[in-house]
Amino acid sequence: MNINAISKEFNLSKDTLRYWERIGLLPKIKRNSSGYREYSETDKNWVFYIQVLRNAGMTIESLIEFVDLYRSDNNTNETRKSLLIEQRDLLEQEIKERQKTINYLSYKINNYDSHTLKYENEKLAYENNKEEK
Amino acid sequence: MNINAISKEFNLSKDTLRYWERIGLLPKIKRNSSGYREYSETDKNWVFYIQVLRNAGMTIESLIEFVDLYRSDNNTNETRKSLLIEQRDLLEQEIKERQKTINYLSYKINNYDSHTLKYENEKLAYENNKEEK
DNA sequence: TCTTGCTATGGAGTTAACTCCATAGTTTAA
DNA sequence: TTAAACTATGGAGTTAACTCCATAGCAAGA
Repeated sequence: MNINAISKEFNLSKDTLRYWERIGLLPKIKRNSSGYREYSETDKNWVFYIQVLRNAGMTIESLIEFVDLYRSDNNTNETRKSLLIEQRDLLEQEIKERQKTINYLSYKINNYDSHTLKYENEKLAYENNKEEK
Repeated sequence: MNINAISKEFNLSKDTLRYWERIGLLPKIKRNSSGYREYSETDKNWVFYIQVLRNAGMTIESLIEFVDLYRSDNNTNETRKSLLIEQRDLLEQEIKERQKTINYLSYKINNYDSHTLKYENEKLAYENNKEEK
């Protein structure tokens, strides 16, 4: 598949694809006789993986760290698997933070009429994350 | 409370506090006789609220939109409450996206040994979000 | 064959969200 | 009362993650 096809398949600009390759997020893509990129199935999988994780808010920096480790040779399948698990744990941590914020907003909503806004209460509501009414 | 106290309380740089005020994220803070900022309890609540939502990944742009509406005069308590609910819904949508990514990673982890990486499978795993083994 | 359209590269430009700087007034501890 | 520390303002600088541009080689249809 050429860059145009990939760009359309993933709804990513060609510039972004070239940029990701340039900074080492994507592996060096093979070129055909006239120097044009030819994306393999594996390349496609990487594009997909990176897009999903980017959309989930992972920074390019941590993704580069991940792919470098993942692609490194002195590295067993067990290690690769544990890298995926680490990646997932990171996201789970993030979700917990957001859930905390949602609970805090729920507290504010539920108590909207019944209490005066005091900073100490707000702070406690956020930190304890009780859904007291 | 002066800017130094707020800065320490929320672990935010003074520059950030001044910046938030300048762009209208925080209301205009009252000044004392020599022009120094004096943060009221209400101001403090705004700092807290904005920090929590920023940490949850909300952009400054949408926060400004929110605070402008929220502070607007022609605006009932009911409207304010529904703005909070909207805010919460936005975050919940975000969490769902991330949960999808976590499920996708789980799929990859669970099937790490047992399947060859095919793009169509990956894509389906992400979109359907089944945890098939 | 000619023109229009796609691709490549290196480098410059952009946007969000700060962060830093220069200059100047204010407060405080010695 | 003077030096060190803090505050204010306007504006410049920074970082991440693209996005755009100029130039030049290839390609495909009329």
